[in-house]
Amino acid sequence: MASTTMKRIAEDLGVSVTTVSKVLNNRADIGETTRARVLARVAELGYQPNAVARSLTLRRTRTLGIVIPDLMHSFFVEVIAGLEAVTHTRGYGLLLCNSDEDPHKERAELQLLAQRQVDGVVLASAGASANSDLLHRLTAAGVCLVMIDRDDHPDILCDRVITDDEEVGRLATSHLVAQGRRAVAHIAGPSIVHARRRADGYRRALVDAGLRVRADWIIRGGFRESDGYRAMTRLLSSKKRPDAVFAVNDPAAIGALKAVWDAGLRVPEDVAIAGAGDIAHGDLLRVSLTTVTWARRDLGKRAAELLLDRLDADGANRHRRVVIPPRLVVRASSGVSAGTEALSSG
Amino acid sequence: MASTTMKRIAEDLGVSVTTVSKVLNNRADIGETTRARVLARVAELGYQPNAVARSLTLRRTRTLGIVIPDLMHSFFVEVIAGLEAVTHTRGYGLLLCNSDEDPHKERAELQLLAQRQVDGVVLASAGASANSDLLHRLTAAGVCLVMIDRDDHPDILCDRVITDDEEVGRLATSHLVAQGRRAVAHIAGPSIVHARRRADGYRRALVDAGLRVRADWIIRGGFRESDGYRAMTRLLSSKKRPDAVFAVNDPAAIGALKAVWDAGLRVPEDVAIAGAGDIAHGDLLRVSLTTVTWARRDLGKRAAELLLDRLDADGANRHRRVVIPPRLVVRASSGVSAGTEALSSG
DNA sequence: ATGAAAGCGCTAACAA
DNA sequence: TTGTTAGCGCTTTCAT
Repeated sequence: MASTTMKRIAEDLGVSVTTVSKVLNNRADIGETTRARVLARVAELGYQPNAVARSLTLRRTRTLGIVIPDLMHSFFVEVIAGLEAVTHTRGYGLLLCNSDEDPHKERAELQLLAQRQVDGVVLASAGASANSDLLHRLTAAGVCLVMIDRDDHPDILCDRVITDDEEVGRLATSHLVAQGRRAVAHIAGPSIVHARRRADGYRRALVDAGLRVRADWIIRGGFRESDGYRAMTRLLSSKKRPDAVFAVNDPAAIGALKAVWDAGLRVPEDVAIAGAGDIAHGDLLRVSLTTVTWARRDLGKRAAELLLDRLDADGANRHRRVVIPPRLVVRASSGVSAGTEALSSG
Repeated sequence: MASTTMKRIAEDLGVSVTTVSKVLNNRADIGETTRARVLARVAELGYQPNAVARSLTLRRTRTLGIVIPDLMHSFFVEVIAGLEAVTHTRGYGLLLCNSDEDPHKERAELQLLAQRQVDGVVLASAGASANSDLLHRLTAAGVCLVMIDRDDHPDILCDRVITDDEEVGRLATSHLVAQGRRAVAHIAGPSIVHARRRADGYRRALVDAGLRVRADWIIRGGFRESDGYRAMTRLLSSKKRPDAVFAVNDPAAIGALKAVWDAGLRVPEDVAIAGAGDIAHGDLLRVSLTTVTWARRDLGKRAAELLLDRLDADGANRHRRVVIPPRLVVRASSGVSAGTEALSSG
């Protein structure tokens, strides 16, 4: 029951706990024979150090927290996969938290992480400013923070790994325009920075193309499939029906796709659709989904590296802002002929 | 930097640390005024208890570990989502580990969890018996274990939440046979229990239908898309080409789908395909995927509940074996006409 | 109703 | 080269 401790090993061997500790931490000031004896007994008993006790002494848990808003979106899972690969090879644990796009839940999760004394937090924030106070307190308490994907909480100083969201919106929208669509609508996200930037990109693309931006073609939707479905349904019933839609992300785009089908219309013939985020298997859908992609696994890796390097260096060097460039992926949903597609995709 | 501690609060108020502790733990033997004073200061300073110190004293971390073999398979992510919902509402943290189907990595992850003194581990095991020793030591050390999805390590006593894998294989295969296919192949997984059971179900369905089981139509593939692709490619080049395939899971089935397409053939006309696990968006694929489904979120929830109930009860009651029943989901890839589909699909 | 003391398992000065 | 002592922040007897 009671697992073996350093004390047990020390007693067995008639040495002090300190000696055992030093051996296990590879300190130089230990005799070869003692070291060997300790190591032997350690192996024999299958001793595993108690990380909790270690953490208490060192005031370092070697544990990171990750808070993401949607576990069912493959985008975030890929980010997590990237993170996990780095953290685990460097001996860090990863506490997983899901805010479900709910600032209240996010707050609870952040608190849980704070109590557990994580060394760092990776956050894709759900709420605009609701939890800024907590984040301030966290960083003030010495917790390293890196924000990913969502560029909110501008007053918080921390590393950030994001993409160029305005460019995301611009790429998708101008592509739709280039396909000859003139009535391009936008299913927007909630009022948080990266969603607004995608809307900005949408607007800019229209303006650049000399098209008018119509307020009633920008519909506040959300990041989930159900949000996209609802928004598209509304768009289809508007007096002037759009012939193309840029959805704030791929789940919303898929919701839109379904809404179009349920209305008895076709994608892309009646409505062309583009999303963002390059959801898993988007290339295999009944109508493959045109989207904007950026390196998701790398995003996770970069976030982990920024965090761990800062922790290892104990360094308070300048906060970094890593921008992962987006790239258009043209597929069927935006209404390109097979020939054209081959040119621009992949 | 140094976050506020109970000591700090005690000094501020001129009481003892014990008193503060008692207030925070809602002990009855504290005067109302003292209690109020302490609580006020706690709120004022935004005191957060140090869970690491607490864990060391109580020898309980209120943290669970989850080890899964494939983070990019939506099946496991849904299981995790179910787990997370339960653990977090009950105040537990969740340490996420990804074994990548690699027993060595799994071993390292389990060790990390052991060192971190998790109260319990949820495991979807990658290796057949490689890590049984470690699991024995873990449970002997008082760590609660619940195995999910994969029913390996038969000598380990623990709760299990699985599905009826033989029935999974039987449902999928007999459905393919019912569609009139006579040359039904199987893309199998590695030699671990639940994969073997699916193969058993495949064989039984054939035998029940009076069909011969051909060894060269059972191909050792694997759980990943690439495994399915390779296996299908081999099947397509065998001297007698099968007209249907049951793949051990949906990622493998999708790999098979791609292989068929890349060979210039059609699904389901030339080869019908069925998978298992009901991958996200399988209903929206170019050819929607016939599969076998079972409650994944519930699986995660049940696992968490079994674990936490056992922990809370500190109970050594009989180990439970929860079997989540599988159900066939008929879609286009198995070659049903639209009319029939409506009847049998969920 | 309150507090002193011991201890959870470990590391880190500082002596010896 | 080794050991003694103190302490990380908390809970828990057991006195008072």
